[in-house]
Amino acid sequence: MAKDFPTRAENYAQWYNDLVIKANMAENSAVRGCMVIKPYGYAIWEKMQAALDKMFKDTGHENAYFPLFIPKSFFSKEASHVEGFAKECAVVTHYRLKNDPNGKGVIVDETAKLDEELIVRPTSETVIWDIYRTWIQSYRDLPLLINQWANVVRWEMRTRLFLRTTEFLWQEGHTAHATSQEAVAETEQMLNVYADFVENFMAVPVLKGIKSPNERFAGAVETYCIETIMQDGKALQAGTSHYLGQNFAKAFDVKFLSKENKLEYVWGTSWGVSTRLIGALIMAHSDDNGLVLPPKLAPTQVVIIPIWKTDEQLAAISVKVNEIKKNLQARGISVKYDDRDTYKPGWKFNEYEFKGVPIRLVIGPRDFENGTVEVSRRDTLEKATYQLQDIETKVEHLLQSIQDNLFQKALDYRESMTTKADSWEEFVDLLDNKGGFILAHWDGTPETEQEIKEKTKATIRCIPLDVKPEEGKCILSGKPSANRVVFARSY
RNA sequence: CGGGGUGUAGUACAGUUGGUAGUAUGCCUGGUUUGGGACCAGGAGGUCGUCGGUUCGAGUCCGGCCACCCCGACCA
Repeated sequence: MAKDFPTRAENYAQWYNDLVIKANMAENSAVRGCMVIKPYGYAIWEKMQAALDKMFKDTGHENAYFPLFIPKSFFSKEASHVEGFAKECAVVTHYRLKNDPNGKGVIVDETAKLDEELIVRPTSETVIWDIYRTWIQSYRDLPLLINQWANVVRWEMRTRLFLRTTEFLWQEGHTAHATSQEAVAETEQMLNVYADFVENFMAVPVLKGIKSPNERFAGAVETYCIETIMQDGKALQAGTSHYLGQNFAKAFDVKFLSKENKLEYVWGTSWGVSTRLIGALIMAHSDDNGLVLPPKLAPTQVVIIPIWKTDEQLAAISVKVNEIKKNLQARGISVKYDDRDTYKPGWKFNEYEFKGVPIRLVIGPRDFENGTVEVSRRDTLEKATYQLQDIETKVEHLLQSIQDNLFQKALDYRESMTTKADSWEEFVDLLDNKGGFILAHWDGTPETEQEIKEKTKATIRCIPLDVKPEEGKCILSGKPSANRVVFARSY
């Protein structure tokens, strides 16, 4: 199954594509740009959902569900929002089909035209703020902290499995607050939740920052983001959190009476991460042998493979393994015991390595005699023989060690791929020959940012939250700059 | 929308000057195997993307259409 796919060095894009398909995570569907998420890929999404959902609830949010369809008129109420999304909206115009009178299948029934066309949501701000108007009257109704797990559709010109698909799954948080300060604090809190998740569960280090005006969410006052770096040196935006100010409150007339009995517009935020995270997870850690999954998100954390010659041997080994399995499960570790006799051990080793299972335990007749087990870790491909005694604790520690090692490796890589550029020549050279995050001075104007993008395809990924003041000159215009910003070519 | 490519068995591909379709892998059955992708034997599986044309005869030649993939343009 893992045979015949290119290495990262040979063809990174093809490596990624083949990995997704051959590891049974997803495949293309009949509709261009839409993917089928297969059980193994979906299991990772479920793990992500479970972790994030808990974090959202721990910070006081509740889940709800808003409709897929948005009346076209809602969409145009916030000017920059509609401008940002108009080019990629799917539109429902009719609600009925009929048999083709010429006998060629079915056709749209023109008599069933909708009075008002419906937009398939590319994001739900409009439909949600329209409802918030009716939910919010008083400061006592605030803050309103809602999240929804949903699918959205954005008609992208070019798609890639997980990274950019026409339809994708995500969560979108939408909150309303009595003050600007509170809304900003919420925006920052959720950015930190995302950073925490991506670093501690996905084992991918993030750079927290704010977007330049060009890259800002359509309708936001400020967009915060977490940026990650992939093994090919390209940046990938892993999540965004938006401070919406009163933009949507004004567009949808959402007001509340304050303690002082004054009628005021509420302050909003929205924030989201999507199935794109699965793409990031794959590209951050996987190698030329296949997937490498961090233990905290791996659908199966430990696979146990028996080796035997006789039925008696298998029976004896299975008794032992089932005991180990039970003890591991008692500690919350997901275990798969693969005692199929339809595949040979070697085949299974390759299979689970390709699928990125963090730890493999092998027990054969020799181990059974000696009270040992062979332990292999996916991240380093190292093998060792352990005594069976208290194997649960050893496995638990090893899982943590793999999780830590993956993060450290990714962090070291990011450090090595973060470079300062002080001249245009240096900047272009770094982009073409090294990639990664490039710290450079920018004069702060959208025109300069645009020109850099046109010349190099690099964009400002963010202005880091912890940016240090540093006098310098813009690498393009030479005008004065107060600090460096982060440039990269990105997904 | 531009540039490039591909449509033939579940999958990946081959198919010569036009003569009625093959290889690998996977699948099924039986047996031998099992500490890094096992072996032997037998077997099932294809309106060759689609529509039309040329021809005694088209996977192959000609034309139209469709779909998908890759690279761009586009993209919070």
